[in-house]
Amino acid sequence: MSTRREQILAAAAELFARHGFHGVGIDEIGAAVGVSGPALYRHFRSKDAMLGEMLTSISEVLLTGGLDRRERTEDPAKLLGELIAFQVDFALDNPSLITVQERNLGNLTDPDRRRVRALQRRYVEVWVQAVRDTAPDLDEPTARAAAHAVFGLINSTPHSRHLGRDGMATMLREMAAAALAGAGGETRR
Amino acid sequence: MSTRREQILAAAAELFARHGFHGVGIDEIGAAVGVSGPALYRHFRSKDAMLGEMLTSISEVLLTGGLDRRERTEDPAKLLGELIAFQVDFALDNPSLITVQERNLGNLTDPDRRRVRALQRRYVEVWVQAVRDTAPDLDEPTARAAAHAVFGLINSTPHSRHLGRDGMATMLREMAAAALAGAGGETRR
DNA sequence: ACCCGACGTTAGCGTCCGCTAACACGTGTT
DNA sequence: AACACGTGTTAGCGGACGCTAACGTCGGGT
Repeated sequence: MSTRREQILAAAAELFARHGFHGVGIDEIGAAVGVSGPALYRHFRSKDAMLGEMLTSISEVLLTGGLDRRERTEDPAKLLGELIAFQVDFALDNPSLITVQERNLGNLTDPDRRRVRALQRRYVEVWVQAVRDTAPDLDEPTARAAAHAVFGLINSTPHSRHLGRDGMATMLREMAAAALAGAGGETRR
Repeated sequence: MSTRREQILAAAAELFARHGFHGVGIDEIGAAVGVSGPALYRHFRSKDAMLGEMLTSISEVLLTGGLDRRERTEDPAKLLGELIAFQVDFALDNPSLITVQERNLGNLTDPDRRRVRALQRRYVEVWVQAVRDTAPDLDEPTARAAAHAVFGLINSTPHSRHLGRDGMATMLREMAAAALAGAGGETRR
């Protein structure tokens, strides 16, 4: 629909990523898209609603991306590789969204946070299943912890831009794959 | 020295980690240590100063920990393993400090941020050198990017507590080592 | 006995911030 | 011509926040 909403969300995401949710004022977000201040309330009900819509849509994109790939790929090893590539591409192409999702989940309203958490959990489950299909010796909690660790690895991207986009992508894919392969070890609590 | 300062810093760290720097008020920090509000100004010059001291001391602890280990260990592979174990232990034992350092660097005053950044860069250089000593085929930017990625992996700990503390530690060590070994590119799943 | 420094309290200041109110303007439909 | 509607503006309210001021209490050194 309106380009304006997306434009506002993109600007807000960048500002939230840089200064934190509470560190950004309505006026700054408006200024970033060329209008000033309260004009934003023609498009969003509140500042909270901006963050809510932002994080919800990210989580939905990730989840449907994961579900799509699981549906299309039946070879477990190939699926895991595609999940990795998907997450790497998303992180490299949407650094501020990734940053906001990692840092500002706690600033959501309770209902929004519940929604986002639910979506995230389903996305993680896609990963957990894929991991365990390629490494059946891992129990479920270990697989889940390993998945979270790999998210941390991939999502660290916004904070280190030293390589080019493609060099970064291949390196992250290889490191993620190796890390997951190495999670097997003799891990036991 | 005064237990009080450290007590305040610990409480503030937990609150900053949960709600973000601007999401926490002076009164809340005071309440968390049993005094209320402006009493904190007997111990710190400002709220900014609390964050500044917090992040500076973390960075110093990490840097000296890294330098110590480099001094004591001459075998490159062993050194890298010890750096990994050191970072893993620190992240597992100080989850809120790690979270604050990752999320709230941008909320520091300019001079504080410069100080912290300088310390962090020196710590990263310890890692880069250790990585390149065990994998000489990596150029420096790649080694640096790989180090940052491994920090992301290890520091993701606070957000996933599924395994016990020791199970988590061994798994993270193995994943980190595997990820670094896989950063070269010759390791395919 | 006295004072002083450490540490705490409450009251209140100035400012910022999210949001609403009231109004203006351009466009498309009737 | 009249109107509704989408989108923007400025003014301003109410509350929160960081911080200071002024004052109280208490324990240790002289």
